[in-house]
Amino acid sequence: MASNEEVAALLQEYADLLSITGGDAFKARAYERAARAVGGHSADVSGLDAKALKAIPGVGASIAGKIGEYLRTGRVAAVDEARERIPAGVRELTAIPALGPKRALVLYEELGVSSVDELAAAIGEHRLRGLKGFGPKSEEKLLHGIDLLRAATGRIPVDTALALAEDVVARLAEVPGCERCTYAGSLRRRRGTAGDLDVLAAAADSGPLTAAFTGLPVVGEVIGTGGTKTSIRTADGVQVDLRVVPPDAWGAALQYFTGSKEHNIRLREIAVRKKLKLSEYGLFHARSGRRIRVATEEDVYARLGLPWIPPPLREDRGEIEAAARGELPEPLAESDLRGDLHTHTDLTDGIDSLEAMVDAARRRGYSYYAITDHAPELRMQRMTKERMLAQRERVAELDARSRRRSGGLRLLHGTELNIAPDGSVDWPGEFLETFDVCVASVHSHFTQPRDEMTRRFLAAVENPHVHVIGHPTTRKAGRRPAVDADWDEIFAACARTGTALEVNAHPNRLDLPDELILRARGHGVKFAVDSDAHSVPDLANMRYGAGIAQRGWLTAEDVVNTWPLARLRSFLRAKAA
DNA sequence: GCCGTTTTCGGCCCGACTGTTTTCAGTCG
Repeated sequence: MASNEEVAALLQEYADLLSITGGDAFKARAYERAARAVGGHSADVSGLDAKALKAIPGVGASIAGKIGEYLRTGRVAAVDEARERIPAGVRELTAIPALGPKRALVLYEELGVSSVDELAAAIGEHRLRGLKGFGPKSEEKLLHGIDLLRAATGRIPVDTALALAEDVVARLAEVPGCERCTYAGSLRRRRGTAGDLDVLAAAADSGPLTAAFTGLPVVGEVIGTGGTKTSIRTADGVQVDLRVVPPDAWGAALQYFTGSKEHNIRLREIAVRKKLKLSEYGLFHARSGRRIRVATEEDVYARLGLPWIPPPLREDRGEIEAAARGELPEPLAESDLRGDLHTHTDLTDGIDSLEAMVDAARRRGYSYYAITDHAPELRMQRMTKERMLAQRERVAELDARSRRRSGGLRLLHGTELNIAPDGSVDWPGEFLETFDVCVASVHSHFTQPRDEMTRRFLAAVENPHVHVIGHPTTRKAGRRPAVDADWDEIFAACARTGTALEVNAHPNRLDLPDELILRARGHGVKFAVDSDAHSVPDLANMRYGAGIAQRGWLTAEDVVNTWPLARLRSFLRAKAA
């Protein structure tokens, strides 16, 4: 897995370097496409021969050769040569908003600028004056861009993005003349983070909407405004783009602005082959320019010979081919989730009591709900066997009371075990087998070497009492990277032993990430989408977990906590048998 | 560099906005 990501990063770097040095732009694009395909490929490229490499879409003889060279030697001569021509700092310059590869090269060749800091200094010394392509406005914009880059905390988490988007949409929807309004972009595709937000509105006259948008209380600055597109930045630094389209362009526009860019490129290629032209303004006959009526997204896809594709799948990861074959998965819906298998109470590090959490679970309409407080190895939680057994008694009482109501919520008593560096867990098997469900997770020693980390996970997966591996990569947004392990080996073991992998729904975790879900799914693994709630409001995080699961092509059948309780219980019992 | 029910050569998605280049290139999405 690491090799797929490494190779993808290397191909992307080469694509960037090619676009800076100029020459054939299509060549750079070919490397970009190959980078994406390798990054999302379901098999580990380090195990593939040249023929199998060339079977990856966008990988031909030349790129397959470079991948082989990298896997054999750890280097690629062509990339090394490009790195010698273009220092890494020049590539970093293109991260500055409004500065692309062409002008980054001018700065490097004419002024010797090869880092963001050097650019800031050069602007301060007015050395850009008279440089071709750089006028007085450029200095100002670049300085502003450098400030943003330095202040940038990267992408914003999905919960923040969704709250902002829903607020903006609600306010714009009330503007007179606004016929439709929604958010599109990566947020509609349910990515775990958002770079900027895309809001789409339909109106005959964009004026009132544009005025309302630039006057929103959240606006920090107006970046640009025109007849169809207006961009603002909030006081918190989040860019929001509003597009206003005529009502009869809604279907094509919503499709276009939902993306992804890669998905849309593929759709336009299909349109071109059908002698059509697709843009955000509609679908047209290429020759006559005559408009084809496409009122909805469904109409757009149908006219291209495809069924409607759910937004979380629109990443050019094979969804267009699957749609053409009529083999699109029916994505998991949040409402398919009948219960939660990983939650905490104030007995350990949760905020709310058992009773409050159970009440909230009932209000969510769940059929079953597992309480899985931490086990003793997380020392700060002060857990003991006695405390756990006392909780179990209370859970049994609540369950008995609930059971007397028809269709009442059923409770499971579980625990979240700690996977020690050697792969062992907190309690002996005799005690573990008395739990309904055991989640096991890594909470420390994140930097073990890859082979040790892999053995650690495998030991936990092979444990007959471990049902779910919690937040498998342990990544935390902006704080901690994923641990390094041989995921394919772990996923194969999960499939073999009937161990579920968690899709942890907390917005800062979203773990497994969608790329690894896709990969695990290929091994035939089952999943549990869990909130890992430490408070009542946390239970609602399930929507983000469902979104990531959709992006991983999971169906309800793949996710054990969509199953009826009896089927779930037999899955849990089968592990130890 | 990749790719093929029009093609093994000649294409490769499309449009808006900005600033500066007096007619368009660069950047972005």
